[in-house]
Amino acid sequence: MTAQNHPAPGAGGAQACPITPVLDIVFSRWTTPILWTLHQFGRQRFVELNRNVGTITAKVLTQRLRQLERDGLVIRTYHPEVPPRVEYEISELGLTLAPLFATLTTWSTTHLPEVERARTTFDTTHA
Amino acid sequence: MTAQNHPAPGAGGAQACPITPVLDIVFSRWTTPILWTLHQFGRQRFVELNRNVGTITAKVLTQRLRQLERDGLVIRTYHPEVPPRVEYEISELGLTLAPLFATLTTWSTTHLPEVERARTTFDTTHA
DNA sequence: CCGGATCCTGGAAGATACTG
DNA sequence: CAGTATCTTCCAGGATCCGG
Repeated sequence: MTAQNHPAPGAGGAQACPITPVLDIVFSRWTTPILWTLHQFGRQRFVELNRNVGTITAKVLTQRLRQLERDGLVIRTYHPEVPPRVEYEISELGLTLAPLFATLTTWSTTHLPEVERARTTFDTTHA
Repeated sequence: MTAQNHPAPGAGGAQACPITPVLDIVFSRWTTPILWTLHQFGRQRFVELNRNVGTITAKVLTQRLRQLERDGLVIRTYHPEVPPRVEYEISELGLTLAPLFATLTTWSTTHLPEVERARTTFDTTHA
Protein backbone atom coordinates (compact mmCIF):
# COMPACT_ATOMS: atom_id res chain seq x y z
CA MET A 1 0.00 0.00 0.00
CA THR A 2 1.13 3.45 -0.72
CA ALA A 3 -0.01 6.69 0.67
CA GLN A 4 -2.44 8.74 -1.30
CA ASN A 5 -2.67 12.43 -1.25
CA HIS A 6 -4.22 14.67 -3.76
CA PRO A 7 -3.07 17.65 -5.77
CA ALA A 8 -2.89 20.98 -4.06
CA PRO A 9 -6.27 22.67 -4.53
CA GLY A 10 -5.27 25.81 -6.34
CA ALA A 11 -1.88 24.67 -7.55
CA GLY A 12 -0.77 24.48 -11.13
CA GLY A 13 -3.54 23.88 -13.61
CA ALA A 14 -5.87 25.94 -11.49
CA GLN A 15 -8.94 25.29 -13.61
CA ALA A 16 -10.03 23.73 -10.34
CA CYS A 17 -11.41 20.25 -10.63
CA PRO A 18 -14.31 20.82 -8.23
CA ILE A 19 -14.11 17.48 -6.49
CA THR A 20 -10.45 17.66 -5.55
CA PRO A 21 -11.08 19.39 -2.22
CA VAL A 22 -13.48 16.67 -1.09
CA LEU A 23 -11.06 13.84 -1.69
CA ASP A 24 -8.82 14.59 1.28
CA ILE A 25 -11.85 14.80 3.50
CA VAL A 26 -13.78 11.72 2.46
CA PHE A 27 -11.23 9.56 0.66
CA SER A 28 -8.10 9.94 2.66
CA ARG A 29 -6.54 6.66 3.46
CA TRP A 30 -8.54 4.48 5.89
CA THR A 31 -11.35 6.98 6.18
CA THR A 32 -13.86 4.96 4.18
CA PRO A 33 -13.26 1.69 6.03
CA ILE A 34 -13.51 3.55 9.33
CA LEU A 35 -16.74 5.31 8.41
CA TRP A 36 -18.10 2.08 7.01
CA THR A 37 -17.30 0.16 10.18
CA LEU A 38 -18.84 2.86 12.36
CA HIS A 39 -21.92 2.78 10.20
CA GLN A 40 -22.20 -1.00 10.29
CA PHE A 41 -21.43 -1.62 13.97
CA GLY A 42 -22.68 1.64 15.38
CA ARG A 43 -21.09 3.40 18.35
CA GLN A 44 -17.95 1.57 19.43
CA ARG A 45 -15.05 1.84 21.78
CA PHE A 46 -11.57 2.42 20.45
CA VAL A 47 -10.36 -1.17 20.70
CA GLU A 48 -13.50 -2.61 19.17
CA LEU A 49 -13.18 -0.21 16.28
CA ASN A 50 -9.53 -1.12 15.98
CA ARG A 51 -10.45 -4.79 15.64
CA ASN A 52 -13.40 -4.24 13.34
CA VAL A 53 -11.67 -1.98 10.86
CA GLY A 54 -9.00 -4.53 10.13
CA THR A 55 -5.24 -4.31 9.95
CA ILE A 56 -5.01 -0.69 10.94
CA THR A 57 -2.53 0.30 13.64
CA ALA A 58 -3.75 2.03 16.79
CA LYS A 59 -1.57 5.00 16.00
CA VAL A 60 -2.93 5.46 12.52
CA LEU A 61 -6.46 4.85 13.70
CA THR A 62 -6.02 7.64 16.22
CA GLN A 63 -4.71 9.98 13.55
CA ARG A 64 -7.55 9.31 11.14
CA LEU A 65 -10.15 9.55 13.91
CA ARG A 66 -8.76 12.95 14.89
CA GLN A 67 -9.07 14.15 11.34
CA LEU A 68 -12.59 12.77 11.02
CA GLU A 69 -13.53 14.36 14.32
CA ARG A 70 -12.06 17.69 13.23
CA ASP A 71 -13.97 17.56 9.96
CA GLY A 72 -17.16 16.88 11.89
CA LEU A 73 -17.78 13.46 10.38
CA VAL A 74 -17.24 11.53 13.60
CA ILE A 75 -18.17 12.23 17.21
CA ARG A 76 -15.79 11.30 20.00
CA THR A 77 -17.12 10.79 23.50
CA TYR A 78 -14.70 10.60 26.38
CA HIS A 79 -15.83 9.00 29.63
CA PRO A 80 -13.52 10.02 32.49
CA GLU A 81 -13.47 6.71 34.28
CA VAL A 82 -10.80 4.29 35.37
CA PRO A 83 -9.88 2.76 33.10
CA PRO A 84 -10.81 5.51 30.63
CA ARG A 85 -13.42 4.76 28.02
CA VAL A 86 -13.76 6.45 24.65
CA GLU A 87 -16.53 5.89 22.17
CA TYR A 88 -16.82 6.88 18.54
CA GLU A 89 -19.87 7.24 16.32
CA ILE A 90 -20.85 8.80 13.03
CA SER A 91 -22.19 12.32 13.15
CA GLU A 92 -25.17 13.70 11.28
CA LEU A 93 -22.80 15.20 8.76
CA GLY A 94 -21.10 11.87 8.34
CA LEU A 95 -24.42 10.22 7.60
CA THR A 96 -24.96 12.61 4.70
CA LEU A 97 -22.26 10.63 2.92
CA ALA A 98 -24.56 7.62 2.69
CA PRO A 99 -25.93 8.40 -0.81
CA LEU A 100 -22.40 9.00 -2.00
CA PHE A 101 -21.30 5.60 -0.76
CA ALA A 102 -24.43 4.09 -2.24
CA THR A 103 -23.55 5.53 -5.65
CA LEU A 104 -20.06 4.13 -5.29
CA THR A 105 -21.33 0.69 -4.36
CA THR A 106 -23.73 0.73 -7.29
CA TRP A 107 -20.97 1.66 -9.70
CA SER A 108 -18.80 -1.02 -8.18
CA THR A 109 -21.26 -3.84 -8.70
CA THR A 110 -22.14 -2.61 -12.15
CA HIS A 111 -18.79 -1.79 -13.71
CA LEU A 112 -16.12 -3.53 -11.67
CA PRO A 113 -16.29 -6.63 -13.89
CA GLU A 114 -15.63 -4.42 -16.89
CA VAL A 115 -12.53 -3.09 -15.21
CA GLU A 116 -11.38 -6.63 -14.54
CA ARG A 117 -11.88 -7.58 -18.17
CA ALA A 118 -10.11 -4.45 -19.36
CA ARG A 119 -7.16 -5.35 -17.17
CA THR A 120 -6.84 -8.89 -18.42
CA THR A 121 -7.04 -7.84 -22.05
CA PHE A 122 -4.52 -5.07 -21.44
CA ASP A 123 -2.15 -7.45 -19.70
CA THR A 124 -2.39 -10.06 -22.41
CA THR A 125 -1.98 -7.62 -25.30
CA HIS A 126 1.02 -6.01 -23.65
CA ALA A 127 2.77 -9.25 -22.85
CA MET B 1 1.75 15.70 -1.27
CA THR B 2 1.94 12.13 -0.33
CA ALA B 3 0.74 9.06 -2.02
CA GLN B 4 -2.50 7.52 -0.97
CA ASN B 5 -3.22 3.87 -1.04
CA HIS B 6 -6.01 2.04 0.55
CA PRO B 7 -6.27 -0.96 2.83
CA ALA B 8 -5.70 -4.35 1.34
CA PRO B 9 -9.06 -5.68 0.15
CA GLY B 10 -9.37 -8.86 2.10
CA ALA B 11 -6.80 -8.16 4.76
CA GLY B 12 -7.46 -8.02 8.46
CA GLY B 13 -10.98 -7.00 9.36
CA ALA B 14 -12.32 -8.83 6.36
CA GLN B 15 -15.92 -7.79 6.81
CA ALA B 16 -15.21 -6.18 3.49
CA CYS B 17 -16.16 -2.57 3.19
CA PRO B 18 -17.63 -2.87 -0.31
CA ILE B 19 -16.25 0.37 -1.68
CA THR B 20 -12.63 -0.25 -0.78
CA PRO B 21 -11.80 -1.97 -4.08
CA VAL B 22 -13.09 0.95 -6.11
CA LEU B 23 -10.94 3.51 -4.37
CA ASP B 24 -7.67 2.47 -5.97
CA ILE B 25 -9.34 2.52 -9.36
CA VAL B 26 -11.19 5.80 -9.24
CA PHE B 27 -9.57 7.73 -6.42
CA SER B 28 -5.93 6.97 -6.76
CA ARG B 29 -3.79 10.03 -6.66
CA TRP B 30 -4.20 12.34 -9.68
CA THR B 31 -6.83 10.14 -11.29
CA THR B 32 -9.73 12.48 -10.64
CA PRO B 33 -7.98 15.62 -11.94
CA ILE B 34 -6.88 13.68 -15.01
CA LEU B 35 -10.33 12.31 -15.74
CA TRP B 36 -11.82 15.71 -15.05
CA THR B 37 -9.44 17.43 -17.44
CA LEU B 38 -10.07 14.85 -20.14
CA HIS B 39 -13.78 15.33 -19.66
CA GLN B 40 -13.56 19.12 -19.79
CA PHE B 41 -11.13 19.53 -22.67
CA GLY B 42 -11.94 16.39 -24.60
CA ARG B 43 -9.36 14.40 -26.52
CA GLN B 44 -5.89 15.82 -25.97
CA ARG B 45 -2.28 15.17 -26.72
CA PHE B 46 0.13 14.26 -23.94
CA VAL B 47 1.69 17.70 -23.50
CA GLU B 48 -1.63 19.49 -23.56
CA LEU B 49 -2.92 17.16 -20.91
CA ASN B 50 0.24 17.69 -18.93
CA ARG B 51 -0.34 21.44 -18.98
CA ASN B 52 -4.06 21.28 -18.32
CA VAL B 53 -3.94 18.93 -15.38
CA GLY B 54 -1.65 21.18 -13.42
CA THR B 55 1.53 20.59 -11.50
CA ILE B 56 1.83 16.94 -12.36
CA THR B 57 5.15 15.63 -13.65
CA ALA B 58 5.36 13.95 -17.03
CA LYS B 59 6.60 10.79 -15.37
CA VAL B 60 3.75 10.59 -12.94
CA LEU B 61 1.24 11.52 -15.62
CA THR B 62 2.51 8.64 -17.70
CA GLN B 63 2.17 6.24 -14.81
CA ARG B 64 -1.38 7.28 -13.99
CA LEU B 65 -2.42 7.23 -17.64
CA ARG B 66 -1.09 3.70 -17.93
CA GLN B 67 -3.17 2.63 -14.97
CA LEU B 68 -6.27 4.38 -16.30
CA GLU B 69 -5.74 2.79 -19.69
CA ARG B 70 -5.28 -0.63 -18.11
CA ASP B 71 -8.48 -0.21 -16.11
CA GLY B 72 -10.30 0.74 -19.28
CA LEU B 73 -11.21 4.25 -18.16
CA VAL B 74 -9.04 6.02 -20.71
CA ILE B 75 -8.25 5.31 -24.36
CA ARG B 76 -4.77 5.88 -25.71
CA THR B 77 -4.28 6.43 -29.42
CA TYR B 78 -0.80 6.29 -30.88
CA HIS B 79 -0.13 7.89 -34.26
CA PRO B 80 3.14 6.58 -35.76
CA GLU B 81 4.32 9.83 -37.26
CA VAL B 82 7.40 11.97 -36.94
CA PRO B 83 7.31 13.49 -34.46
CA PRO B 84 5.12 10.91 -32.71
CA ARG B 85 1.66 11.94 -31.63
CA VAL B 86 -0.35 10.37 -28.83
CA GLU B 87 -3.86 11.30 -27.86
CA TYR B 88 -5.89 10.46 -24.78
CA GLU B 89 -9.62 10.47 -24.24
CA ILE B 90 -12.18 9.13 -21.81
CA SER B 91 -13.69 5.76 -22.63
CA GLU B 92 -17.32 4.76 -22.40
CA LEU B 93 -16.56 3.08 -19.10
CA GLY B 94 -14.90 6.24 -17.87
CA LEU B 95 -17.99 8.23 -18.70
CA THR B 96 -20.08 6.01 -16.45
CA LEU B 97 -18.32 7.72 -13.57
CA ALA B 98 -20.13 10.97 -14.35
CA PRO B 99 -23.04 10.44 -11.93
CA LEU B 100 -20.57 9.51 -9.24
CA PHE B 101 -18.67 12.74 -9.73
CA ALA B 102 -21.96 14.61 -9.85
CA THR B 103 -22.91 13.18 -6.47
CA LEU B 104 -19.53 14.19 -5.12
CA THR B 105 -19.87 17.72 -6.43
CA THR B 106 -23.34 18.02 -4.96
CA TRP B 107 -22.15 16.84 -1.58
CA SER B 108 -19.26 19.26 -1.82
CA THR B 109 -21.37 22.34 -2.45
CA THR B 110 -23.89 21.27 0.16
CA HIS B 111 -21.76 20.15 3.06
CA LEU B 112 -18.29 21.56 2.59
CA PRO B 113 -19.15 24.72 4.55
CA GLU B 114 -20.20 22.50 7.45
CA VAL B 115 -16.82 20.82 7.36
CA GLU B 116 -15.14 24.22 7.42
CA ARG B 117 -17.17 25.29 10.43
CA ALA B 118 -16.49 22.02 12.21
CA ARG B 119 -12.79 22.56 11.66
CA THR B 120 -12.72 26.07 13.05
CA THR B 121 -14.72 25.11 16.11
CA PHE B 122 -12.49 22.09 16.66
CA ASP B 123 -9.35 24.18 16.29
CA THR B 124 -10.57 26.86 18.66
CA THR B 125 -11.80 24.44 21.31
CA HIS B 126 -8.55 22.49 21.20
CA ALA B 127 -6.30 25.54 21.44
C1' DC C 1 -7.57 1.64 28.02
C1' DC C 2 -6.38 5.32 25.20
C1' DG C 3 -3.13 7.53 22.76
C1' DG C 4 1.21 10.33 22.58
C1' DA C 5 6.50 10.11 21.40
C1' DT C 6 10.09 8.18 18.94
C1' DC C 7 12.66 5.65 15.54
C1' DC C 8 12.66 3.41 11.21
C1' DT C 9 11.48 1.86 6.47
C1' DG C 10 9.23 1.25 1.83
C1' DG C 11 7.56 3.46 -1.78
C1' DA C 12 5.65 7.67 -4.12
C1' DA C 13 6.89 11.58 -6.43
C1' DG C 14 10.32 15.37 -8.12
C1' DA C 15 14.46 16.54 -11.02
C1' DT C 16 17.30 15.61 -14.61
C1' DA C 17 19.16 13.56 -18.58
C1' DC C 18 18.59 10.58 -22.29
C1' DT C 19 16.35 7.70 -26.53
C1' DG C 20 12.99 6.34 -30.64
C1' DC D 1 7.01 14.56 -28.97
C1' DA D 2 6.36 11.03 -25.84
C1' DG D 3 8.10 8.67 -22.98
C1' DT D 4 12.08 5.84 -20.07
C1' DA D 5 16.02 5.47 -16.69
C1' DT D 6 18.31 6.88 -12.73
C1' DC D 7 19.01 9.27 -8.58
C1' DT D 8 17.31 11.65 -4.60
C1' DT D 9 14.07 13.42 -1.44
C1' DC D 10 10.27 13.07 1.46
C1' DC D 11 6.55 11.34 4.23
C1' DA D 12 2.70 7.99 5.55
C1' DG D 13 2.63 4.21 8.05
C1' DG D 14 4.43 0.20 11.06
C1' DA D 15 6.68 -1.12 15.53
C1' DT D 16 7.73 -0.21 19.98
C1' DC D 17 7.89 2.00 24.35
C1' DC D 18 5.97 5.13 27.61
C1' DG D 19 2.39 7.95 30.28
C1' DG D 20 -2.23 9.52 32.22
